[in-house]
Amino acid sequence: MGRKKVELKRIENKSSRQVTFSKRRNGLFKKAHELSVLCDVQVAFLVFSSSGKLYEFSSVGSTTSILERYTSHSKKMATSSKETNHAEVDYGKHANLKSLAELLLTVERNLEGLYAMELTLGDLMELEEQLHVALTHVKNRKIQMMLESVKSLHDQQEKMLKEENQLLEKQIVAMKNGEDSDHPLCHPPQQTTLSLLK
Amino acid sequence: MGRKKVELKRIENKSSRQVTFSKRRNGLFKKAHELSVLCDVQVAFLVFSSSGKLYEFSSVGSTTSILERYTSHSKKMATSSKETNHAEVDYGKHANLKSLAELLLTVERNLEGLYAMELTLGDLMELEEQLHVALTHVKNRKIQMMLESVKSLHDQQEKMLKEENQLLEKQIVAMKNGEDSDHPLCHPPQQTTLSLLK
DNA sequence: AACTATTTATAAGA
DNA sequence: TTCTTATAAATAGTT
Repeated sequence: MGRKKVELKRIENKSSRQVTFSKRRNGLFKKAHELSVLCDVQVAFLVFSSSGKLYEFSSVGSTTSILERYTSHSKKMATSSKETNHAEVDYGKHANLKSLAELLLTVERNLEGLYAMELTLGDLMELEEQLHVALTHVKNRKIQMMLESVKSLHDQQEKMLKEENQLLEKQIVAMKNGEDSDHPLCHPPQQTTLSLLK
Repeated sequence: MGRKKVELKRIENKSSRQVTFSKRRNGLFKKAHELSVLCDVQVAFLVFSSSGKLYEFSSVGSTTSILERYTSHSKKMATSSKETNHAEVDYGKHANLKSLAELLLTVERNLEGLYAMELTLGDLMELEEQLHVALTHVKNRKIQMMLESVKSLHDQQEKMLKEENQLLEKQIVAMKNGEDSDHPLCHPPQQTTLSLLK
């Protein structure tokens, strides 16, 4: 879409790569937004630049609601599939949750004391920066967890489909053996579930 | 980009919404792939359709390497923020700053431990909310302090101006007394500094 | 950061 | 759905 057709390979010139990145990233974010509005879907879009910077787009204000959606989706998948050993996942968590509670308490305590302290503008700005960093870390960690869940869901799905596939192939072999040379070309094509995955 | 310009709002007709979703989703995935190749970046793209189906695109085969990249990103952030406030600037300051330093330290410590902890998505969301609240409080406090300082500046200015005004009025009285009834209407109007305010 | 010549995406129609 | 095509939109190279 420009003066010339570009071939699909890494742009070697650093500055034009940077320019293209900026242009296309914005274009992509715009289109992602359009998709979410036109088609009434939820979209999350993450880009890690080569310089290590993270760019994020989400069709919903915070990533929170898309996560909620993900969670329910995941839950639905889990129940519809085989048995899920949701039994004692929570045991090792207690110690860590205590740390979390402590952190929250600390934040709350210091929040209460905030107005009692005599802080300068500079102090407040420093604190603001720290909290901003903390918030960024927490958000990133959240995104990471989301990606991990997606990955594990995907792996699980793939595994199931492979197993199903093997089963189907065995059935085909069995059928062929059973009918032997009986019009082999008239068997309908065996469309396995795996082959349905685009 | 078609026969007609479309306005950016939910497509009400279900089947054409479905068609548009399919077309645009593929277009977006294609573009996301191009971005990742041309600009040498890593991309993850999640779409939840209104029917609850999840469509995923990732520039890397498994989501693993984007996660590894994320981890290093996060680590870099953590170390750089630690280095930023390495100095013990707190020498000349008071007991209150000790509390501030403690709070900052707590935030940092917990930040470091964040990845070590096994937090659920729910925990992270709770923590995010708390930090968001804290950040809001700090920002509000900052704004309040700024307003207070503006106010105090204004008060101080007003006090000075009132004094100046009184001085000027005394001079006028003195002049009137000195010249007595000598063309009282020819005195130029006394524009005090206070009246210049707004 | 703008500008345009082109390419690309896609809306509507078949 | 898939293909076709007219048109809108994105963008590569340029200024």
